[in-house]
Amino acid sequence: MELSKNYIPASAEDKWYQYWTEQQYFRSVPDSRPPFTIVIPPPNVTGVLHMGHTLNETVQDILVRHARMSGFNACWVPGSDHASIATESKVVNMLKDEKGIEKSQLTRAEFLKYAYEWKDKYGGIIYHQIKKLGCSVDWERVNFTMDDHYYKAVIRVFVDLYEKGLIYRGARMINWDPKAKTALSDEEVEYKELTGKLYHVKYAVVNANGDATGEFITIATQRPETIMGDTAICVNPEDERYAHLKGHFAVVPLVNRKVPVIYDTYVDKEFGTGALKVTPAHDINDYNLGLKHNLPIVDTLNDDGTLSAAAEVFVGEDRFRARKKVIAALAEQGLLVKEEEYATRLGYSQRNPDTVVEPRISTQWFVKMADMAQPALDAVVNGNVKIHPGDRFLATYKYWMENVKDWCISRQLWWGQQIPAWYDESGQFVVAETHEAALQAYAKQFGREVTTLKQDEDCLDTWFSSWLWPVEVFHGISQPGNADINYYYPTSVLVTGQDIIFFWVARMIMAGLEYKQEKPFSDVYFTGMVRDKLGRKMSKQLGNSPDLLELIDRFGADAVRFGIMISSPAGNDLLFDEASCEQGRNFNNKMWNALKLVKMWTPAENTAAPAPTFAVEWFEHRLNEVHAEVEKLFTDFRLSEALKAIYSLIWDDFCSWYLEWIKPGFEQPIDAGVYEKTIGFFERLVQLLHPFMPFVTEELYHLLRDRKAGDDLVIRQFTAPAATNSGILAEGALAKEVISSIRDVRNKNQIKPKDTIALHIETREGQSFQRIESIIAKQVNANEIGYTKDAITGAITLVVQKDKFYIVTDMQVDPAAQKAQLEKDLAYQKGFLLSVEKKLANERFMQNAKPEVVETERQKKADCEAKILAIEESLKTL
RNA sequence: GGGAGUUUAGCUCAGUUGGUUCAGAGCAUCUGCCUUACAAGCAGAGGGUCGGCGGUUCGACCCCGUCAACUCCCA
Repeated sequence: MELSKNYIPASAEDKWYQYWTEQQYFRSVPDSRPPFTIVIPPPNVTGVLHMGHTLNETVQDILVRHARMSGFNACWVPGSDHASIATESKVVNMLKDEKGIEKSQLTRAEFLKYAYEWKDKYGGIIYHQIKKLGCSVDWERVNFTMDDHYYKAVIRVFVDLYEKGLIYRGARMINWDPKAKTALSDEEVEYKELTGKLYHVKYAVVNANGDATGEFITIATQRPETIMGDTAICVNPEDERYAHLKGHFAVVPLVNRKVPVIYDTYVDKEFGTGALKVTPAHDINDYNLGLKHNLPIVDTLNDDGTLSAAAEVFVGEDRFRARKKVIAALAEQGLLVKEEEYATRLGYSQRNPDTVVEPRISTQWFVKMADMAQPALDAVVNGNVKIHPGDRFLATYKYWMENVKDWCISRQLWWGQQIPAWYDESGQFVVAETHEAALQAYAKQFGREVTTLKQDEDCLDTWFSSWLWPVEVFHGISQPGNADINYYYPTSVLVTGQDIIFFWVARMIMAGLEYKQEKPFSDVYFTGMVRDKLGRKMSKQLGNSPDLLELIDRFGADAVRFGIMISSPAGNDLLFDEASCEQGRNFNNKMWNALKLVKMWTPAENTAAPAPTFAVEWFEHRLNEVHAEVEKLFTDFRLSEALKAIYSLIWDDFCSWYLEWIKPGFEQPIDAGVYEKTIGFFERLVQLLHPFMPFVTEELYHLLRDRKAGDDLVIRQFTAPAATNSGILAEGALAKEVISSIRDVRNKNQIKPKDTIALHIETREGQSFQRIESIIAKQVNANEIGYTKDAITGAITLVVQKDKFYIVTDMQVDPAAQKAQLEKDLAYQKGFLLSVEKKLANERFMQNAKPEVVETERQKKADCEAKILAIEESLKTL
């Protein structure tokens, strides 16, 4: 068969993915093997996979494929997330832009129909990308967080937690997204630093009778548009400037409301003017002050961020336009004292990044977190759930868990599970899974029967569904105790970004412990953030995130996987550079060409040349050594190091050294035994690499030999690597060192690659080069190799370890250059010897150092002395 | 303001029990090669007082303190 010049990924990749799925290799059903389970962090159906996903999915695929090849029943569950607020806002925009429809014109059912169409389209794109990347997911287990069973599970959990008293409804200060017109949880607010303005505004002071004292009190505020909601002025009780105002009142400008001057140590005397306007409806701290001092709440904003009737002025104006008008009005009335620049930070909605979040009092549903947080904290602290890398994130996790606040789970949206609370006309409600059940519960609770109750209009936070993911993808809540959940739960590893440690990871642990009384996963592997090569976060706005499918088209999926893994230690950010995909592509090509080389050989029983048995023996040990190393790295989740080790094993040890050592002469046959061994090595190499680069390895595996049906790399089981012999490995290392040193000397002396040399070895240990001498001769283009007991004049001399090598050539040699080189080497060795001797002469070192350390120092000394002697002898002969 | 992390070759990063045969890899650079697998390649080379300062130790890239720069999380 004619093999193409270079490896062509496109055809191989689609072919093998289709074959693997046809063969059901990714399908998992419970059996007698131990399970290895991963649930995919479900991507949002809002868009396409970005490089962060690519990294995550690749890591998961590596772990899953490795497990599948190591005796486990590997199960990787794919799926996607409905992403309530993000998707809803995209669908709303799409309807407006493409169809000219406002959400308000649609019924809930009509809107959901459009949303499901959106989900089908984008969910499809995501799944296509997952396939292209080679992910070995079980396609018969696709889950979506709005699937029927999943929906029911979420509702069931809501009802259950409500009945346990862990969910409650109440008016609280929450974060409001005025664009999406919904409440947000604290975690969905992102703070940005910016320069704002601090406005100093003076309020007239009046006494208890309402008579003006002629005095003014000046407050500093960033938000003058909220002054219409002021219900007090607060100062520090120890602030002498304001001590005399006890019992007095201030008049809120523009609305002329008389509000008390109150005293609280909360106020910082140093900040601004030391006087704080208190607006309980629009600031969390003011809200708390209001509770403490029994202040009324005047909510001056509508849900869309415009001023409400309660504001009295500028009603209906957007909050930011209103701010400008308020400032102008204050200035006109002479109440604006000054403006100053002020470094501040503002909360933005995570899903509407251009929208400033408004603190707002609102009636919402909350989950009580404290009780559930404790066991989830313990699970991580006591190591039941292990976080990788190390415990870098442990402190963050602990802090959040120990200071956890109640979770606002209701959203004023339609795209999500509708809250199963049912209200009568007066607003009394019951919580139940269905309308039917609600009617019964209502009768029981309120002692009267009704025929209809109205369901809560709101839906649940997306994370309130995804926290059930590891349980409900196996129907663990909708059908408790089924065979799948019993077999696959708890899952093995969760691979995700560190940015959702609170949103998701912590809450999954809570839900798992609550509903399965067991952790949802044993290990959590945090990947870092993918940045561009300038270190910027990849984002759509910057347009610096490459298109995954386009990357795969250009380099092949294996190369993309290689590129993203090669410099991606767990938890560290990675600067993605396409150059590393190029490196991956080149690696594919290297292996492809190694295959071509091997395939062009003709094995024969009796070849003219003796079989290169040392090369075979050495490589076998080297392969076992690296294989063991890789297995160790896998258990430590150090995947990028494992990939590096395999890369170097294949490129350097196998291609650059081994294949060159065994390569027969031009058009010569190769020893059949060596050939067989080599094919076997190649198979083990592609097997080792397969989890990282599945397509090219499967392709090579099938080109190496004709395979029986079912003999596929994807399911080939690893055998434990045999023990290694350090003597053979050292011998191989010596051969490499001698070869490199001689090549260097050849280079420096401008001996052309084609020019042959004669090589004479002077060694005290006659045996050490016997097994490798022919390899050395071949690799340095020596047509003659021999041993000598005396220096050879006119030759180029070099010293490797303790032995001397003489290179005889027709070339004119430059003794001065040689001398310089030897002297440089000698100086280094002498310096080294000195430091070793100093150490050995140090009594305290001899006393304190471990015996084996002392022994290696002695060995160093002996080796170094021998080398110095050899160099000195060489110098003499020059 | 609180907490965490990072700082090693021009660039991106390894370096897990402190022992100069570990200061390393890839890319980039330089030199020589179109050597019948591979120029997306081969063979070599150069390049770092391991952020600054101080300490512990017989010995520090590694442990401690401090300062600086950058990043992230939380308020």
